[in-house]
Amino acid sequence: MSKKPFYITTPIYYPSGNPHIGHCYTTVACDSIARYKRMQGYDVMFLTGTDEHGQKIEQKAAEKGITPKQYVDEIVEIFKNLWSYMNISYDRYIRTTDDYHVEAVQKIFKALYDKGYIYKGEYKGKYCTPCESFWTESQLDENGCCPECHREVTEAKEEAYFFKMSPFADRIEKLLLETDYLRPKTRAVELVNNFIKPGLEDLCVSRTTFKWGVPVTFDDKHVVYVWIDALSNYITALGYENSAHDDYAKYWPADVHMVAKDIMRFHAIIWPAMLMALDLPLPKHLAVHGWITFNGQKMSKSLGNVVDPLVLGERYGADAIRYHIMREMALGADSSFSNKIMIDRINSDLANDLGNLVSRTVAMVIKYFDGTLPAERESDPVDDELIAMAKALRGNVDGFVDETQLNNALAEIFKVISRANKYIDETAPWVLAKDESKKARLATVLYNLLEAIRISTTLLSCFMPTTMPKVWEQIGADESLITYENAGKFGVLPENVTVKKGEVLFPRLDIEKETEELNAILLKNAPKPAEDEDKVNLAPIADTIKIDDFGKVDLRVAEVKACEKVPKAKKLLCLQLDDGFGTRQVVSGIAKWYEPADLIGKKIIVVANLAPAKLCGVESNGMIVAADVGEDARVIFVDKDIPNGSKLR
RNA sequence: CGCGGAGUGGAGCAGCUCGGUAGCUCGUCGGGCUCAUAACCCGAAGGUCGUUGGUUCAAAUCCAGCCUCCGCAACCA
Repeated sequence: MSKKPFYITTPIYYPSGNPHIGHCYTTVACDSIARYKRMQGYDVMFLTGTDEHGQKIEQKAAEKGITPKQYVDEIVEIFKNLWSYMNISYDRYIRTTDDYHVEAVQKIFKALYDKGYIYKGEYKGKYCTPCESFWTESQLDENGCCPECHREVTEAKEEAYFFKMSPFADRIEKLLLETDYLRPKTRAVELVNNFIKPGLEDLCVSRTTFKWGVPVTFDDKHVVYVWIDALSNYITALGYENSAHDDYAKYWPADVHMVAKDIMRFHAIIWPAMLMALDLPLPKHLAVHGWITFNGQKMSKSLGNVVDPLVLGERYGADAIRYHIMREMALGADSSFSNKIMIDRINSDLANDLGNLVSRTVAMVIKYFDGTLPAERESDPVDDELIAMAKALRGNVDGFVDETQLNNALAEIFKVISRANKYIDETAPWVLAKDESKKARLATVLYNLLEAIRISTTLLSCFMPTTMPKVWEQIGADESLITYENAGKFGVLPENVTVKKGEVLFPRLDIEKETEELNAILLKNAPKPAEDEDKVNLAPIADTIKIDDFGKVDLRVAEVKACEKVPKAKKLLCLQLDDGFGTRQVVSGIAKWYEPADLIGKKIIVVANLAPAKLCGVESNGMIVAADVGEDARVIFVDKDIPNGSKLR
């Protein structure tokens, strides 16, 4: 009988920077599921890869003075090294720059075009030449000007290809609301309300503004823009529309696409629409997880709190990191990461509960029986609960793995480990050991412990593949006994099993010392990106202008008479200014840095002849002059003795 | 009144669909044990379950209003 197929994917990552612990989570979670399914006897295809096209890559490469391909080649190596370090058992690694993928994307694009789902169109919006940006009608400001620089925009000349989404709106809504495609389902309503109910807009799927992408075969000015290129990796990697692979029929549709919540929308709406347009079956599940936050804050390079998985892995071992992130993260919700939480977790679960359980059990077999159990047995009702729990464990874990709830799967396993520790107390082997007549009973107790360990660690090995074999060596479990089938049975180890003392599996960590050292590492790494960013953030000097151009801008000194927050807007302050002519209302996006009271009575500079605009429904006549300081903005204040209305020159 | 999520002992969470003694992990305190990685086991303290009102014999759970926090959307003119 042929094995049942199981296809699981991570997203293809965008290599515009090094991988961080978020990438790590997705990949480790998929790896654990893939290993579990393999153990269960499925024919597993586990796919990961990198999404290597796009303007950003083109730019990054140009900055470094190398070709985009050279640039991505370097970063792909870093990704692959990390996966190798984290023991990721992917079966296939797809790069969107691979020839077969490019070829298939071109065919897919053409097929959608031939079916009439892709059509050539133009941006309905306008082009702002100075900003080199296109805008749709809805993005323009109140005067129909560029939302960024507020200069006049010209009619769109840029042509582009669009993908028609609307024909699939109903089917997608049903998919989200009425099936268990989306996990967790809590976000389905939000997606439907935000994107489907207002009407699915057609999607721009080609660009002419950069070159680093898959060329459109029948129109060589265009390259395929991200969606069709990236999303289709899930099928091209199987050989869809290409001859590099030949597994499409076997593995599609995918069992699980695992993604982080920031790309949920694309996988929940666009990807199904594409598949519908191609008349292909839809994947069975989309598992969406949250972000790993650092001390409650989103990780970001500028905060210097990006956690480098390699640094952690080198200190604590890949398995400890794998365990921690999977145990901590619940599907759908964010999970906060901190060194303390991680070290606590490693200590209490891995060192104290699991590691120590193995250690004390093995030590007792050696101490009381010279390492080899005698065959005589004597059971007792106190054994029943442990045995029952161990027997039931596999079924429970199966359920959680199938629901993509790895944190709960791990919790189940550790319930048994915990129960085993308690069992030692209940049976007090050291008391039995003092009584010659209780040898059979003592052997039974120790055997039950070894069995509980065997079952737990067999299942755990999918999550922590490096360390568990060390346990098996210690408890005398031959690798041939480590099977999924045996994980459902109690009494698999030979009666006269021989154990072997081994190294400490998970050394206990000194929390104070570790926290200190980790912070030191963090500090050492932090200033570097910060410096870089300061440089990057210094905007280049704009194009030269004529004196007349400057003359067009009328800058005036004005006094802030009143100021209040704009309700419903996070960033906006509404100011009443005296500009010498009378009162002028200006809205400014500086609420993040200034309280109304900070500004009242101060004199500032206002761009007086800027066309009026409405922001969050409030009219604004002009703009306050302020300086960009990194991410922040500082208002420019003026001497009190300059009269209101004075013109700057 | 843009859309959605969340507010539960010191921390992090479960419970809410289908009302009925408030649970888990960590931390704290006390005790036990000595096989073990100063680990393990037991016990205790600690919560008016965001707030107000309603339905009910009974509300963390259902309903309504309000407050706060977090995402997304809209705006740093």
